[in-house]
Amino acid sequence: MSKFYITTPIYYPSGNPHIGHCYTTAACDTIARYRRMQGHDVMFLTGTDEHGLKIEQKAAQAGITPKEYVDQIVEIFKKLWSYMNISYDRYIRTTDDYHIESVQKIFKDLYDKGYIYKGKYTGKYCTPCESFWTSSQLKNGKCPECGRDVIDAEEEAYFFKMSPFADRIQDLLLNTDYLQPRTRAVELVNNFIKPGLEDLCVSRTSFKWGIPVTFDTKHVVYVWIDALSNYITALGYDNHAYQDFDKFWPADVHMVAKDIMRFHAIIWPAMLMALELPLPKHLAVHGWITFNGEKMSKSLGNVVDPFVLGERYGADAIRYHILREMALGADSDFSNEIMINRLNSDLANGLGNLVSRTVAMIDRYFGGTLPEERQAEEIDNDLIQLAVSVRDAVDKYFDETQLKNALIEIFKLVDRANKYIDETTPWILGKDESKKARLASVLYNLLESIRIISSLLSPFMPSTMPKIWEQIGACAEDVTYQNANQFGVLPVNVTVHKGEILFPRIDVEKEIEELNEIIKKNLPKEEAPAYTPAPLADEISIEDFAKVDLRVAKVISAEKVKKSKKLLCLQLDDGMGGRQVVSGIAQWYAPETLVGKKVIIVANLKPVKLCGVESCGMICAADLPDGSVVVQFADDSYPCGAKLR
RNA sequence: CGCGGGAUGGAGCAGCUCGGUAGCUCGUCGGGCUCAUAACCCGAAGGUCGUUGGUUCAAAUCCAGCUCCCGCAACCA
Repeated sequence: MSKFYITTPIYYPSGNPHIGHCYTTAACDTIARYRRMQGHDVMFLTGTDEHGLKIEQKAAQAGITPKEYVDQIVEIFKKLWSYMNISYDRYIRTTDDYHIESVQKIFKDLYDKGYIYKGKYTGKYCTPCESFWTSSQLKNGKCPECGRDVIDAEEEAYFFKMSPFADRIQDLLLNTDYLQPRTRAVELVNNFIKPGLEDLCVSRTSFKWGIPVTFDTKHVVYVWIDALSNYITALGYDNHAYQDFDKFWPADVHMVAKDIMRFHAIIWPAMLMALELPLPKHLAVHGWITFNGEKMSKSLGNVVDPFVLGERYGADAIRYHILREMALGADSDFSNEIMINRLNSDLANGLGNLVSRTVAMIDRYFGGTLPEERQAEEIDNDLIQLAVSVRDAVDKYFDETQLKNALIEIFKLVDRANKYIDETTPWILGKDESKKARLASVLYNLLESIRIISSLLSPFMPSTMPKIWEQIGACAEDVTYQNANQFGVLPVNVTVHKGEILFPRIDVEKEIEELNEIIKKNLPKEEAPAYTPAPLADEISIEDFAKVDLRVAKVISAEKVKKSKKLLCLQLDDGMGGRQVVSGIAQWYAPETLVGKKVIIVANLKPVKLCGVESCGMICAADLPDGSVVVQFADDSYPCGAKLR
């Protein structure tokens, strides 16, 4: 029996899970179930990445310890997975003892091998928050947490040498089928490998909530080694909790969303190379579920709360919708309307109704049990041929991690079967006593089609398919993978059992209205916090202020800085010969609307180059709570060059 | 000239590798049927395949230029 190892990312429990988490996890679950059905020995791993500054801060806000904080959220994750019927074999928490032990050994091992060395980490530091930020994390040059000024600072840190692995990683990305889909390989190579791989900061001293470095305890292991290594520690690498490493490593599929692709495409292979371990076979990268084009986020998570949706339509329906709608690699917009329409047309009208009408006819014409006499006809062959060929098509798409296409293949048979009913008109056969044998053949063929459909769908909708088996009188041996490409498996005199409606039809308008009500109720909670101004900066003296020279200037011309989304280049009349200023307001102001207006500038700011364009000064503007910016225009009567105080 | 992806009937997509009647789902309209969850089946309308030019007997498909979107990188003095 061959093994199959599949993983979700370990999720960061700084907030509740949302539909995006469900997508990755449901996809992995479906693959895991399909592989088990095929007879593979499957290990399906998921878990949570529980360390780091953000958790530490969230816990502090809540007045509890970090561990207490993550315990609460992990409970919600597990509850959701149980609710969504996720059949994970193992759940790893990076706070588990065995993981901590392994990470410490791995860190030391890499240090001993010379791949980790002590150095200095330079960045922007916010003293009140005691946090380091990279310049790209800053908001308007200020601390993204508290909005205060940051200073250049450095801290002692350990670094992981990436450069020795650059060539091998490039080869992995460009010349193997590691990345699925392959489209972004070139982008990764051009952006990160060709400019030279930078060494990676793998420890921190600025927060405590992490795994201590054993040989230098003021450091904790920073996210990379702690989180990525979960894929091997969960199997028992460098620990005694499990003994599955030799059996299951390397992983067959790591599934991740595109925002963490980079770490799994570059850093993770580098770590494995340094540890001299085999590389995973595939990295399957999927897009985001977007809501009105925006990435799913904590607040939007409320809008499409998986618990709310599951309660209304059932976990299987949600699983079906997200797996049917998403293509590997591409984003897909989620809306309640799209979902309800799909559930109605595919599940209620298509599959559910097919089962319902088939079982109802066997009930009506034969009292629930088919007689043994049969009469085949030419027209049956088309249906049968399609039915026995679906499994191969589905296999192919599972190999490519294209679950959407696998579903499309299966539903071709649903449509074909519905059409077959019209072609054979069983309700007419039912009126003619001499046609009973023919009628039995037709209904049996339908049952067999439904058996194959439901067998292949069971990894997607694990709780509904058994209900179908109950209705069509199939037992466990009938609905195996092996039988999914065979016709004539059910007993000749099979007995059906009319049951509940599998997928009730949903009233679109009424439902949308009710969901909107729920959204309204949920949204204010997130929006409620009133605007809190950024904290006051440290006190300064009048002399300090006098150093800042504010002047009135008139915009002579303005144009977008090319290759920049945010920057406008302004030519100003400052009453002193003119100057050029670059300002990050392109998203909020069209260039031509600024011409002729007067603005206030910080006139004695040291010139810098932004995106290659020189900027002498800075336009005064206000930050709004929604993140947008409003320029402070000066009254037209002010002369250019006038000084403000 | 930083890198990459995309533009196809009202909506969402496939087709493009290996040129040759433009296809699918939903929606709209008409018809059929009545076993079924007002479901199912058939038919119709609707597209100069972003734009310009080139190669070719023939281009959605190959080549070049242009426009517009979206990511990544950079960037908010």
